[in-house]
Amino acid sequence: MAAADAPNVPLQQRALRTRAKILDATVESLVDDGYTATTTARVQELAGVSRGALIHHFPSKQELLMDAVAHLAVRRGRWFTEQAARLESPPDRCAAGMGLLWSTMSGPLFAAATELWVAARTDDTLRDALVVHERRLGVEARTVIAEVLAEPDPEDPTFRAALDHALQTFRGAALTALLRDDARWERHMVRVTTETFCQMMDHDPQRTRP
Amino acid sequence: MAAADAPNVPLQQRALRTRAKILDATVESLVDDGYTATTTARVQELAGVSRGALIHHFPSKQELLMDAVAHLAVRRGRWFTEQAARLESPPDRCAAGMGLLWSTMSGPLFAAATELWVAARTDDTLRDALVVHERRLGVEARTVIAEVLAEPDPEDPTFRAALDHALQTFRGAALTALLRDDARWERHMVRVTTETFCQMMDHDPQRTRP
DNA sequence: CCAGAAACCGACCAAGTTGACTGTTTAGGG
DNA sequence: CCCTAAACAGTCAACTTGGTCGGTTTCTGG
Repeated sequence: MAAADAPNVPLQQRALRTRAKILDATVESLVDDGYTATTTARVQELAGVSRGALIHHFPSKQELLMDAVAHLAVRRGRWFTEQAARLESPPDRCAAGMGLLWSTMSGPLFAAATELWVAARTDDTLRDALVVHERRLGVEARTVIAEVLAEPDPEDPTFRAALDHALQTFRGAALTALLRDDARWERHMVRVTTETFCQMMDHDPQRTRP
Repeated sequence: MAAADAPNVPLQQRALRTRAKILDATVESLVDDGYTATTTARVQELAGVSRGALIHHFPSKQELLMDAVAHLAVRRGRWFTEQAARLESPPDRCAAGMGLLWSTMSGPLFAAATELWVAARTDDTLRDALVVHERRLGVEARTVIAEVLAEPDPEDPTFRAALDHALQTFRGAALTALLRDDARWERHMVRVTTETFCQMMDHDPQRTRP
């Protein structure tokens, strides 16, 4: 009985893999099937696990979704920093930063996050879990982008305001892009948003360049 | 038998009211309960109609949702033009136009539209129906706002680009606002977006003023 | 080696959802 | 007034979904 309550008992390697498989399958179902069609049966099918295994790790669907929210946030954060690491001395830091931000919204993970986001509007438990992780992701994004832009202070008001504005624009465009597949429109939108962002920073797009 | 096939048989007044009640109830459920919880039973409860009546008018849930999409588009369009009609010789046409645009995204009808929008990502039938109506709404909004701004040509490229940019920003902010209730942040966002829009129009916020 | 706990399995069950079906009421033309 | 069809009512069966439960396998400490 002590083992059951002890927080330090390390999960077996196999169990960790199973958990990860299930959570990845949940995200995959959110992306491919949408929130409504993300059933426990579908998840277990995608994960290739039995009903018992699924229930063993996630006693209820609610808990599965909670953990999926966290799992998705981790994956999105990791993907974001990985993309950032590829940027090496970009010629135009401003454009690089905006491109980085946009890449976060244009992948399949954003679709999954949006499914959860909209579902969370009418599900308080989900809502609470989501805002926490989104806030953390926001801070992370701000820090990384400040670095890309060679902006010394990630909490500088001007920087925060400009970044927030760009973020909202990208979020709206990403929502639009969920139903509209138009790469040219997207490129143009990124360009305009980048220009606006640079101007907002200090009315001089060249400022952040070396 | 001829009557059944004749397209010109006008629906009875009672039937029209019942249809409207059902469609309004569908929108109400989308707003209050979300897409997942919008069941036929919930709709018939909100509408106060029997199962037979619901089935009589909408043989399947799919058809109900299709008609709800159209119904919602009509209501959104009507609400938009009503709001526009209230604007009488605004002191700042630019701000008035942006305020009008934002008002479209901040009401409950936007929440319903978003539920459908996200659901449509993984439902081709819904998707097709939705994009048609959204496109129509977009044209309508552009026309009305051009009028407010005293912009002679609603299809002017500069105007279209600036409006599209503002629209995406508002859409993203509205999505954010679904989970975040912060009136001050919203006001600030509208102000910044308005300034950006005016600058994009021709680098002179005063242009559209009398 | 072996006891016990964690991990896993799959049949089963209760609740909920959809739409099909039969019967009843109301409207409107002849 | 009457007769037909539309409008409406209420029940029912098929299916889906989430969750339970007893049993089995796989580790791991002693």
